[in-house]
Amino acid sequence: MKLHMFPRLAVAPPIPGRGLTQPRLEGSRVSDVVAIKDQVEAAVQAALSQVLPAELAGTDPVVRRSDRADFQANGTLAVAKKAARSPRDIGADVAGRLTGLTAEVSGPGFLNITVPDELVWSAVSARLADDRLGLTTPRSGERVVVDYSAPNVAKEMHVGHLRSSVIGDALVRVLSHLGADVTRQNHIGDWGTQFGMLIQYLDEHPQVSWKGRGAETMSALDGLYKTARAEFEADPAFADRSRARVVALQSGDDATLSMWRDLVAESEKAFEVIYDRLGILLDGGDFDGESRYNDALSDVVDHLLRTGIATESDGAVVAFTDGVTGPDGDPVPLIVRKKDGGFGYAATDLATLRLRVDHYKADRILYVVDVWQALHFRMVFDIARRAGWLPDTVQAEHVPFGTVLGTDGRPFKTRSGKTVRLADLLDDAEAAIRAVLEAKEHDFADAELDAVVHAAGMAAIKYADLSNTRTKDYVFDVDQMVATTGNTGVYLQYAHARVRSILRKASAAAPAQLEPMAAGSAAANVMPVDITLPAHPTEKALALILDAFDATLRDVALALEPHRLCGYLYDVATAFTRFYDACPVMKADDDAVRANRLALCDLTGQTLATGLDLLGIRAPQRM
RNA sequence: GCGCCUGUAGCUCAGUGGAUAGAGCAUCUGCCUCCGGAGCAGAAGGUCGGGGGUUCGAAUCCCUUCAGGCGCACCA
Repeated sequence: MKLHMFPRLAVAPPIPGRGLTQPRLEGSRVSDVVAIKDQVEAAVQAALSQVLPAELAGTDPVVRRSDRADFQANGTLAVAKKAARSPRDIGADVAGRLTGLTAEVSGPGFLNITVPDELVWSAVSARLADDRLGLTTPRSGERVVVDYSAPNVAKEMHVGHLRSSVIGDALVRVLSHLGADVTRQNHIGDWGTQFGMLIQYLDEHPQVSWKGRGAETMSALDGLYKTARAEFEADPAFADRSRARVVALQSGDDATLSMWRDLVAESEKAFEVIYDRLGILLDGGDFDGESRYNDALSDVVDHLLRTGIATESDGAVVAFTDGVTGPDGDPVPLIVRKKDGGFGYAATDLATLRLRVDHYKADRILYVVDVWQALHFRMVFDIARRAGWLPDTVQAEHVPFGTVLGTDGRPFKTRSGKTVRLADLLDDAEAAIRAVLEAKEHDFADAELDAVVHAAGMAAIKYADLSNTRTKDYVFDVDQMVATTGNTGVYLQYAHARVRSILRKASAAAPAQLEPMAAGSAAANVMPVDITLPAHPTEKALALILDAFDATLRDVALALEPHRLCGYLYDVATAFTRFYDACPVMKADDDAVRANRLALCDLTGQTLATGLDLLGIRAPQRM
């Protein structure tokens, strides 16, 4: 069996900054593996530059995947007019100068390009030999702060926290994997006048129990909060005592602070239980509550007043952004300090922005928050820029997402119109997937089944959330999300498990050579790939899709859209089933053919597992 | 009123300048001596909300219009 070094197309290196979605940042590590598409792009660009007059050198070759060939280059059409030549003529000229690729002019001047099988197998081999599957780190050197999840102390997490948590986490994972230095921040609501009410109520009703009740703690607190609120509204005397309690809290009264700390600590414990269950990276170290910024708020207001960015209006301190007006045509204010002297959340957001720039040295700050708050962030960013807290070198982005709807098309509520608890949602998904799995044949022991149910239930929920365009609303439909067919998390987990099953079988059949692979180790370069073998169309199709993993992740990081990764993984899975249907693997009658196919299986499995992991979804070995 | 988001097959959705607009579900037809059929191949199904414009080329960019959702002073 022949083993080769990985051949590459012999072309000039790509011109920096051309043909890349995003300019490479300083210090970025360039992987040894160059994607086939990038090689093709570089080759066509080089040929195009030879053919065109000097001033048109560097023309984008516009290389895309094609139905009619492996790739097509459309750049000839775009440049034809400038070059005063026919696109077909240019195409023919370019095709003649391409070496190592088959190219022919088609239609009005498209260049249909076919890559040699040898190049395809080399790419599979090279990615398999790399512990990062050939993924680059285009985000290295970039410091990113991601603000997401943000539940409220003394309240249960509910459906409204799902999307921020799940999307934010996926973005954190992808950006980190691409080399960014990511700081997670969970800006929990742990401060404000509502705690005066709750603490006062607890103080007056020492007999009520809420602490240390595990999962019940939060629901008890949530109930007490509502009771306290009702009393606040019904009883003026209690309202007065509550207001006094706010003052006590803000002035650091020991007894009050101690109760507040209990509330925060118990709440954080409960949040972490949910994060663990959902597989969210956030933990105790990521809490960055509003209380942390309390001392900075008067500073923020003073500075804005001093610089004239903010003014007093109707007793409140407000700032305006050009062009933002309300229904009456009047400018809409951003309220940094309320009439009663309390601070609005605008003040807190400005303070956090300042810290994230000054202390965390962020290059990019992301707010994964529902789309309703778009106007708020627009104004906060505008005012922070004018105040000098947010320099032009730092990018602050609101990453908005749509609403989770019920099957009635309205924001998701329980039948009685109440907010849906996040924990209940997770229970529902697990129950639904359990029913599905139990209906199938399986040989799982109870504990294993529970583990699979958990993994698949969370996958169902998270994938359903991530696979839709972020900014759109989507309907929360449990039956659809646990479907085993179509573009669902469960289907991808299954596809992965199936690949692992094949590889297990292979390692049993050929113990010595393939041993390391069985453990799922990345040391899969023990698997020999014979690059001289012809590639079946479905093998090639699969390999070319696997080759696009890196480009897909770059897109996700750029657009901050995890659904692109979902779509990509689904493409991988469907390309795999086509391949597997057409090409016998274990039953291949030739050892070399089998080895190549196993390599494809291995790369598919690792790509799916890595991709799912970047979405925050587990990939069980068996389903 | 202003702003933002959305409008693509019966349903749920991909597709941010390239050739006949793609999946899944549902419907219909083939392929089962099948390495996990949770599959594969095929058929049918679309005025890409409407109308202008830019371009060699538009679901995609610009303008306009219609429909739906959301936001617009002391909640976050």
